[in-house]
Amino acid sequence: MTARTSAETARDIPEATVARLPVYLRALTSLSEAGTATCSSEELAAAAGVNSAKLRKDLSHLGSYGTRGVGYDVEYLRYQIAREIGVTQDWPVVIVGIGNLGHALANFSGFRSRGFRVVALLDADPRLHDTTIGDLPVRPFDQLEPLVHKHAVAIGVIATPAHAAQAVADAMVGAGIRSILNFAPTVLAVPEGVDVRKVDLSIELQILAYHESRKTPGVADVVPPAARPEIDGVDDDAAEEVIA
Amino acid sequence: MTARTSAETARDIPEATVARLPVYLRALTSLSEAGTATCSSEELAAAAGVNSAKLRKDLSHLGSYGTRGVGYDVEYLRYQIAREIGVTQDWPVVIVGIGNLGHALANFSGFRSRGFRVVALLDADPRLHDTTIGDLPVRPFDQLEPLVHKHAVAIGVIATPAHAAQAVADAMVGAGIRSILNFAPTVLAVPEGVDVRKVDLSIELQILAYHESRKTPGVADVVPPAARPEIDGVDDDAAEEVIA
DNA sequence: CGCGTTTTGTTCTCACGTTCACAAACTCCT
DNA sequence: AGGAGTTTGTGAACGTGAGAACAAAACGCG
Repeated sequence: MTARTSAETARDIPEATVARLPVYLRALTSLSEAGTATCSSEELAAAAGVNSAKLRKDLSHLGSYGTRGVGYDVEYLRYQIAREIGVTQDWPVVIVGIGNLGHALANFSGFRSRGFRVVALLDADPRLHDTTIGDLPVRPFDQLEPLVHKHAVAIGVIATPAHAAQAVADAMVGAGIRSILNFAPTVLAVPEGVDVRKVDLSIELQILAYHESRKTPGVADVVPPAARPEIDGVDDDAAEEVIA
Repeated sequence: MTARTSAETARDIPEATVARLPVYLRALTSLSEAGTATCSSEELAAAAGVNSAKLRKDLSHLGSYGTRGVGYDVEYLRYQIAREIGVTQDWPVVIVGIGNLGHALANFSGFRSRGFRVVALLDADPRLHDTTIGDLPVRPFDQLEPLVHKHAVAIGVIATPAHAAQAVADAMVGAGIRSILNFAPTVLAVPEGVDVRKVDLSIELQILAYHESRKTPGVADVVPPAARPEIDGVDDDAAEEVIA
């Protein structure tokens, strides 16, 4: 896992920086499409919604791709960031759980343009196995492993209800997938070496609610007479139901 | 915005803690439904996927709700966290942009059980104005302000294509909304005092791709001959298209 | 009643991330 | 060629968060 071919870049990019690189990439693409050939850290930072010092420090972790007194070449920097992230070629992706959300994800056209390609859709519900989304058929869940091997899939997306998510994750890991994007509202247990990222609507809304309730003391500070029985439901429907 | 009625809790809960409270809330609900009356920090931490020291420190920011030698009363702690977050009563929410994703969000049943209630769906496309999702009709976008006032909405969800998101955000702010959950892949500019949280599929996938490409040097290290023209597309379809 | 056991709440230390501020490096103009 | 003006890259200061470790508090039992 060592001995890189060329241009040994500094090997430790901070996690916080990694999380911002995709934002810079998108901002650069936007600038590029607007016909901008060169930009300063100030401009790019504004487009990305961060401050310029942070931007410069982030970029400095990948190397010195700017020119003092001038700024950054948009195309060049864009390619360098794409290469660093690893999206200079498409990553094959499978989506498991074709309910409302899975359906929306399958139709999401931003995949292709941002370095990903959906190669398979899977669902346990036999009623879905006839259907097609875009030009992809929905396959039975037990075909996960052959499909993963066939397309050399490394990234899996879980869009099932919460109660099914752990089993899906286990199967993905078993099939060789080592990066999982989880939309189901549950904590996944995975072995060492497998990355899981979580996207959780309820959590985001609750964080907003927290701040909102400090902003407007009059609205939500009215504490109900007693603890309501149903605050949070560990509901199965979780991410969604099975079909639209 | 001072002078709280009772039990003045420490006023500065760290942001990192706030982001975990919803996870604890869900774990507690799960324990509660499993019939557990009491739990230790160790158990709860395991259920929430964090370590117990962090959990205890987080909870200590809200007050002393545990009993040494015993642990936490599940129901009591659940209510205290819900109250701290501000989800002891439902927050009215509007969703703008009823494409694939907006449709999925509108059908998301976890809203209700987690402290939120969708009170209106809006879209600029007249073809949608006849349709109904669940029992909610899709309204024209220009009815945002009256609907926000009518239902005292404080939280807005943007599920439009990227090119429309800023205009929607401006309208939301104009209508009095001060918390926005943005699914469109674009950076929103909002005035001071307005909170924006971003959910971005492409970014999450790209972060996974970054780590994946360091795990399997053989897969994505094959650098293409030259910078590909289409790495990232600042595409309009962005979050999705207009209808399923 | 006192002692051992359990588990919380908190303190201390270290690592990480952000921001400031400035030297180094480049361009442009005279 | 040289100096003024820009803009990057980075060192240093600061703030926030994570984890270890332990004292304080509750319980149970003899």
